[in-house]
Amino acid sequence: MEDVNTRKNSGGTATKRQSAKRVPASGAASERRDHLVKLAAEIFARKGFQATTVREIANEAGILSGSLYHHFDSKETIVDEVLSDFLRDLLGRYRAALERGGDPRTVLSEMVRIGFGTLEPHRAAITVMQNDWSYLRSLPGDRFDYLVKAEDEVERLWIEQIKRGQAEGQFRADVDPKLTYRMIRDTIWVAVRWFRPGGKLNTAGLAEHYITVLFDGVATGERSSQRA
Amino acid sequence: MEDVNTRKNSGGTATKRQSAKRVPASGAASERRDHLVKLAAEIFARKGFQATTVREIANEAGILSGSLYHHFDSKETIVDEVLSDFLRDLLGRYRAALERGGDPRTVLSEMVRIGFGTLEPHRAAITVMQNDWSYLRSLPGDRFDYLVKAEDEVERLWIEQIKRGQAEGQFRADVDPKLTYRMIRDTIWVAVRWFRPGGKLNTAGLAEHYITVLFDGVATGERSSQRA
DNA sequence: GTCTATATGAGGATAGAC
DNA sequence: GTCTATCCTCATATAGAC
Repeated sequence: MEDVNTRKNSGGTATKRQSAKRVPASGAASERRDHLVKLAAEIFARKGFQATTVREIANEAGILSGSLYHHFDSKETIVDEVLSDFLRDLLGRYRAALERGGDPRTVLSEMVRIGFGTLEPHRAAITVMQNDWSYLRSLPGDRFDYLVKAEDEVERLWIEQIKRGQAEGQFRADVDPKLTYRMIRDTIWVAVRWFRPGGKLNTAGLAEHYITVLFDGVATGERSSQRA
Repeated sequence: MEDVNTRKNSGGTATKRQSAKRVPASGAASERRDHLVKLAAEIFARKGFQATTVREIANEAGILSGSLYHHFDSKETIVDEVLSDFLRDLLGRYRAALERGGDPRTVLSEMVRIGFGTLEPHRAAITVMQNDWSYLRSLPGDRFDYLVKAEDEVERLWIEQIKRGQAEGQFRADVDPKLTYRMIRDTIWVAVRWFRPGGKLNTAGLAEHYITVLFDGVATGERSSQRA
């Protein structure tokens, strides 16, 4: 993947290896390919990227491992596509929310909803991202540098809103914006480990529950500065 | 590992493979062995369990890979020791806190502090646990079943306190205990991904910051039932 | 307790027929 | 677009000398 921000490289950008078969330059990604990516994502999520063999992926697709290489350069290319698709969608949603505007509390609530809202459509990608992030980043080359780039961009968006909320008096001044962001982020994404559709709460319910706790806390009564 | 609760199997319990060399039955684990385990844990944490080769571990220990097998049955045995040591310590700390007693808010605060408090001494183990949990669980056999057992036990302890707090009126009745526990748990453990000693806050500071947000929320002023 | 040497197997990837 | 066949590399683990 070359850029999380713009879809379908318009033909130019050369990728490292054999510049691959990839998208037919026209822009219409083959459905076959997309299907294979989705299928692989599920296995990556279930067993981890490294533990997943190309033979397994091919098996589940009903073909032999060699045939996979007609569609993809390498195993890395597949996981690359899984992650970049997700990040593109996520960033798009955040930007749209920011364009809609509102006071900091409103915007932040929306961002929390967006986060939880990706849990179902992107469950596999988020799982892979969490479990295999550091391994992928450790690979030689700069292929997965965009992961950090996207992370930084997202962090910036969140922290801006938190700081604005503090400046406007909607959020307490004594919480650390960066730390608070990290805790929110972690809470949302790690939910992918245990969330399963069909439980008591759907992702929208999860989001509202968390928004309540985040803004008002779990303690009863007036704000207590009490420390145990 | 046979039981997270009791240290040093008193000689009986047969492990699956060749029942190994392990601890000299006396109970005094060799320091050499412990050192190797710690060393391996760091590499597991850095690169992931699967991506870590026995050669690397041996290399860093200054011996050859074959020699590692004088100390351990298999790579699995090493990671097993890493994780069970951590869980034994963690459960011990929780139980001690519960024995000290106190009202729910006090106890829960202590539990949060314990969680963050393990971040430094057990950084490697926690990282491995998070990244390789599902892979280890997917291995054939019941070797890593104790992971789930320990997790269940911990969950029980937390939820008990949350429910008690609700019954006694210290915590809001409209939050879901299990969901709240999960969010607390996730927030604490995932911090291992970004926390590094030497930053603005140490783990104790992190704990206090989180306790504040958890109980009172980030919003200013009186409790707002406002929804964005 | 460590080394040398090696068995054994699996995984990613390729070439070329169909 | 898939298959057959296979290369090459690298991993875990073992056996036995020192």
